[in-house]
Amino acid sequence: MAKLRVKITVRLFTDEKCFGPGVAELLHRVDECHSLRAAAISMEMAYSKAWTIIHNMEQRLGFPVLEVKIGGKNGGGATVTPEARQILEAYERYCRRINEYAEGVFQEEFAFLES
Amino acid sequence: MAKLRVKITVRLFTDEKCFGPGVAELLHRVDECHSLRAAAISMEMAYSKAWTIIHNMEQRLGFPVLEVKIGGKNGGGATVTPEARQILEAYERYCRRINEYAEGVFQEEFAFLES
DNA sequence: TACGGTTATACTATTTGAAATATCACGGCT
DNA sequence: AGCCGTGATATTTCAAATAGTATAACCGTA
Repeated sequence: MAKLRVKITVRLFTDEKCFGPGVAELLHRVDECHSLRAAAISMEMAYSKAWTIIHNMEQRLGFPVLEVKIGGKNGGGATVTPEARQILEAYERYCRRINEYAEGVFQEEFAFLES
Repeated sequence: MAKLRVKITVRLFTDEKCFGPGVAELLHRVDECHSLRAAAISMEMAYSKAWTIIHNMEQRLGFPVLEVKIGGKNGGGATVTPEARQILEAYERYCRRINEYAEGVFQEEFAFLES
């Protein structure tokens, strides 16, 4: 049969989902762009969607994820708060470790497919 | 902040997605009910949806997942083929191992949340 | 032969979610 | 004062996933 691959998705929940691959990617890019709008555009996402994602996340986490400046030099901008960055980094380390482990276990459990 | 939990989703792909939590659950119940219809009803899923899921899966995997009998005693029925059962069991073992590992690592990486 | 319970499949409706659009507020810069 | 680029929201449109309905084929059993 066709070769099988595996994909693992990690999501964090409080009551509702509040952190997943999309949010992580978005925050990562805000960190680079210093702007939510630029971050959204760079991943071909509508600004309104990016804003909603961040908004929901803040509601569910209960603390601000972005520190925001409206108007002024360059029109304003956004940066990731230290608390959010801490979670982001933990999430990324966590995913990396899970995926490394999962790779090896996959070889074991699905070895029979090779025969 | 609110207590964080983690959920990990495992999906298998050939070219497209062909195996995930939904399919696993469904096959599991077919195994118990010896009927696709009964399995679907038992998880409050429309038969047509269950059938579509199985159908797609068979297309993508390239071999039959259910052995089917139409008409006759009890009207017919369905059983999981040995090949499919092998994948199902491997998938379930795999998920169990990933989740056990993930639990421990989560404590490590997100320990700072307790402070 | 009619019935009952199953699989098979198409078609329609509904719900959900994403995407796009439209305003507005803000505050340096020119 | 007016422009520009940003963030903040609500509204509307569109697409896709999901759910539900309908109908036919099949074949033991009564």
